[in-house]
Amino acid sequence: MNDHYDKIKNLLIQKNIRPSMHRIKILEYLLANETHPTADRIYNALSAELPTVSRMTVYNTLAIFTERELVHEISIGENESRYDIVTEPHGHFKCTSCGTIYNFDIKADLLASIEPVDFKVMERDVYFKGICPKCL
Amino acid sequence: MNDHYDKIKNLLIQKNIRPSMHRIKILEYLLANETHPTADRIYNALSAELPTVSRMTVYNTLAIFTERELVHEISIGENESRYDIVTEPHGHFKCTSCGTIYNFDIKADLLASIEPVDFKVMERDVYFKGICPKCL
DNA sequence: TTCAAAATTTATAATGATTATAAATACATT
DNA sequence: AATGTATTTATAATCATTATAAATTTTGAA
Repeated sequence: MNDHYDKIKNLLIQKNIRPSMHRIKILEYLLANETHPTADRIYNALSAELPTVSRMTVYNTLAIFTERELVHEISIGENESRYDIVTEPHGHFKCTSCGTIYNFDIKADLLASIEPVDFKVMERDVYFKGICPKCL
Repeated sequence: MNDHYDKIKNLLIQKNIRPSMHRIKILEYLLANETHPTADRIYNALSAELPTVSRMTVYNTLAIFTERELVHEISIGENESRYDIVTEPHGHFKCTSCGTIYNFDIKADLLASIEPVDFKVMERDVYFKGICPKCL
């Protein structure tokens, strides 16, 4: 039975995160909505189903997820952080017209090739801004 | 005479910014301190010489400078913006140990090569994080 | 099962960078 | 000098995030 939640639970356990109800629901939301949501957006979406959830829990949970590298925090010059399920390395493009944040591919070895020598690089963010095809 | 300030004035005039005293002093500070200062750091440094300067003026001025592309705003995942005199394209590396933000070279054509097709890219930020040679 | 310690969650208030607003001052042009 | 415009200032407001401590839930041993 419940394959769906078992998979999500296992993702948490693999990262050494205890699978509480709220953590499962937040991870489920992130897996289903690859729209780079903000903490507030997640909070609002979950409030419908989990009336007792608090904003703090969302913030706490996202902090743990980020620390354990389940998600990646995006700070593309806005005043609020956005969150992305970590998969392949990729860049982010923000359309300054409609606000949408797009993913775009970047080859991992290309990213490695620009690393400054003698520095230990642990995190790589590429943020481009401009106008998306829809708005052009 | 006063070559120094004439040069700074001209930089402002070239970008269509009227060269008020405070704007000249802020640009002078940015030219002399390529340390990616925050608005607050600039405000504090200038307060010594210009006792009447207000924080708002620093914020206003940095906003104009950014808009006219005299400086570049850096948002490398901190809660405050930093400012960089715009010169050649380059990446930024933040040492998570000592907090220093380093510049590192990126070839302009390499940056162009990773642009997603059909998007009009107007701004390119590359932010790496990790440990710098000093802290290693 | 029961109980105590640990982990998680909640409610509330605080923080702090940035922005909004409107008044005051400086500047430019006739 | 007078007038309109641009700049600067002081003050208060905003708002995402964090701090704190109490409440609740979970866990694991007895």
